[in-house]
Amino acid sequence: MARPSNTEQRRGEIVDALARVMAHTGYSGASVTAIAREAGLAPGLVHYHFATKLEILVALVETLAARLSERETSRAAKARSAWQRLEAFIDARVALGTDADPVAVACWVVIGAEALREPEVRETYRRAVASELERLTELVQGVLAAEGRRRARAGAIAAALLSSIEGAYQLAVVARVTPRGFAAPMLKQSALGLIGHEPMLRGRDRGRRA
Amino acid sequence: MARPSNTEQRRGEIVDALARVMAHTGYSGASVTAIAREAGLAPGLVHYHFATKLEILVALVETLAARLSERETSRAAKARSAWQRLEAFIDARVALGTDADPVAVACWVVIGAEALREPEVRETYRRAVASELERLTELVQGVLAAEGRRRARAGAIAAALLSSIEGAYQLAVVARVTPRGFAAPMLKQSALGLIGHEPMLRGRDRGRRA
Amino acid sequence: MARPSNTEQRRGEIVDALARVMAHTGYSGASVTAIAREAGLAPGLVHYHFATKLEILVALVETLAARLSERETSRAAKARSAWQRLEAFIDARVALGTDADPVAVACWVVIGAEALREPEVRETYRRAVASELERLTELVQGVLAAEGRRRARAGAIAAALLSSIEGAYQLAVVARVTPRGFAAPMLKQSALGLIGHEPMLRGRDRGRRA
Amino acid sequence: MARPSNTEQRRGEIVDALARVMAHTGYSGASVTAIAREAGLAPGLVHYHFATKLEILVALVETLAARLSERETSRAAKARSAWQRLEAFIDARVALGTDADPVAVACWVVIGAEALREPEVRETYRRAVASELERLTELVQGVLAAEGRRRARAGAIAAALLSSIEGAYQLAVVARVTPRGFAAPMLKQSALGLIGHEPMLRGRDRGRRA
DNA sequence: GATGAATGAGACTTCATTCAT
DNA sequence: AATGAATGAAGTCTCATTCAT
Repeated sequence: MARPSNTEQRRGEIVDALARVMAHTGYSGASVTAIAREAGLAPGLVHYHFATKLEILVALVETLAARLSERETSRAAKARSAWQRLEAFIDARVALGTDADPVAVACWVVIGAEALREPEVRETYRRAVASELERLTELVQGVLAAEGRRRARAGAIAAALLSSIEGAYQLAVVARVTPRGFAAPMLKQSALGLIGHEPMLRGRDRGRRA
Repeated sequence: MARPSNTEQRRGEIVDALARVMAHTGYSGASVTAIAREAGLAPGLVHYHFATKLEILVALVETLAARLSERETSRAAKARSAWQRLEAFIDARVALGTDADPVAVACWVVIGAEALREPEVRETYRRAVASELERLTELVQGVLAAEGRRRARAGAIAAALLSSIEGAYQLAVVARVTPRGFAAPMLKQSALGLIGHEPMLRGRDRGRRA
Repeated sequence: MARPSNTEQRRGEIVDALARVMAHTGYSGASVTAIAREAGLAPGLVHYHFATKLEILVALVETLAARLSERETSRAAKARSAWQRLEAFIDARVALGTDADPVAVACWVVIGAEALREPEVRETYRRAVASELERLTELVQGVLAAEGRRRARAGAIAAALLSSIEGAYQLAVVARVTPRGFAAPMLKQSALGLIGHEPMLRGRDRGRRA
Repeated sequence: MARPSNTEQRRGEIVDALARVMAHTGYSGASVTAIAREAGLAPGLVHYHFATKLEILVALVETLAARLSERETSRAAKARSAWQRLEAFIDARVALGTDADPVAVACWVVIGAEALREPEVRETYRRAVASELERLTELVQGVLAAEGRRRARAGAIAAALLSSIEGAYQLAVVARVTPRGFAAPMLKQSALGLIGHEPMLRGRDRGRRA
């Protein structure tokens, strides 16, 4: 007798619309009217599903973070060594980024700026980054362990790696000073440097290093 | 009888006021009225010195870039080796940043986001980043040359380094997931890794390494 | 097979919900959604039972007026003199009001303001007040007759009494400048003064006067 | 060199415009656009002089209260007896009201309703009413003293009188159940009754009663 | 009868920019 | 140069009402 709820779907549509609009107008430039138009909805409906515009942004941060995590998990499943798992992480981050999804990268940059002033965004963003950092630290520890090295610096190495990833977004997408495709190989090289070993020979049958 | 022009001084005051306001309200949140209040001026006067609000932002980008450059130049003058010159660059960038001037770092993050949508900002930002990248490439080449290594990868290494610096801003200042003071040492370590050599023993660092 | 109509009950629930919401948000602040929530119904259902929100308000005016009338009737039944009947009226009005039912008093104040702008509300409100004034005039006439006084001024006295009752709501409930329980005794005193006679000695009051 | 400030004048114009609009649309019906139109100003200018619409209402409460006070003071100056001073108060209140300034009366009714929900309005309103009550209590004490009566009940009498005045607004202006000109004489009669003496003979040469 | 999504007008408010002084 | 009032467009958000289910 009652109308079935489609709130979850609508919320998703609205969040995606915000992402697309925001990617080339920024957050404050993404008016609710523009978001609604992009989503093909009436303006008032946006506020039926979200109390405020800010709430949409927070939902977007969560969505992007969840997508990153998913992507990494699925890639990691195929990895057969500690190093490959670390590579999977980088690829997931960079493929969602520079090479594959410019909208998400642009959003990530905008979110970083918005986090500066909106405590709610900052907290959500901070949680997402902290969780990634934790995961990355584990992966780095894995590699260090496999190399028989001390694991003490894993946290710092992970932080430096994550910094590089975030920064690569800026350079590649915003400033556009680096060639496409630069990010992933360079980041892997950077990881190697940080971990402090010579690059290994890799191939489908060389999951482990001597 | 004519009043002596104070335009240059006023412009500087206004640009600095924008920086301070923008650091915790973002660019769109920095109303002309708020900028004027911060600068201790009447709102109307701002538009006497700048045609539009955007023009102030562009001037800020130029100012920040110039300050970075100055700082690096003065530090580089004291450096006595290629590696020290590279370190001077990193220190200049990070000291203006994470550790020393949170306003400038916040502005840099906000500017990155604003560059996405404002061609004029993007172009100024791009020029500043490109110029830094160029300078950094020279420094990396210098180190590689001093080491007797091939200089071919200098550009990519410089890009990775600059990425790390930009990204460190995000992690340290926005997400706040890293301890204060983390940036500079980690970035130097990162540089070492990318360049792929063991550190030379130098002044104050001497004895701190095994 | 037809569902039994519950319209009358639902209408009552909705009217009561409006009263409760309106008592602390005013009429325009009482959104249909809020009314529905208070009544435990879906928003759409409100408009199944009432064509417009204004119609609910009109129904509320009628409900409150009817309740006053009922209350007075039942109290008057126990009165054994003209003066007691007049007291019954005052008690009914004030008990519904200041001392016993703050929601109803608040609504009455809000309704007074709303009557200024909504002809339909004004007319209903006017009818309710006129009917009370008529009844009160009869009661005053009764007292005057019992006292053997001229009945000519009964209308004016009734108007002054009703004014005092209405005004007491404002002072006691809105401005909160009078102590609780002030209204009834003072109003009776006021009635005495207007009617211009010394009080009869009656039941519980006996001995409380010099 | 600077533009002279006209803020005080503008604020006054805006407050008066709110009063006129509010008198027949209520507070929530008095849109900022309508207020601006009534005042002959651009909509944005209203918010240059008042931060919020509520602030205009608060200013109106203060203005009306001040006007009442002024009017009473000037009338009281001509009074030559305690009773004439009390009459001056009633006349000031009622002349500002029923007979002379329907806009102010309507506003007063609307303000009473708005005070229920807006703490800031309530507090301003409460202060105004408390101050009037205090003044009225003094006047009643004066009459009682002149009559050689006990002054203990002065506060309660004043409250009843003020109630009558407030209530008379409702009946006369909103419900329109009483004839024009009813208020003042009836209220004086009411005062007499409350104070408990027979009406005095008054005239220009009879400022004192026997 | 009942649900809850959908609509669209209109509310308050902000703000870059202009301009009289 | 400087002031600060003035403008008007645009933004976010609310809400009575409608309607498909």
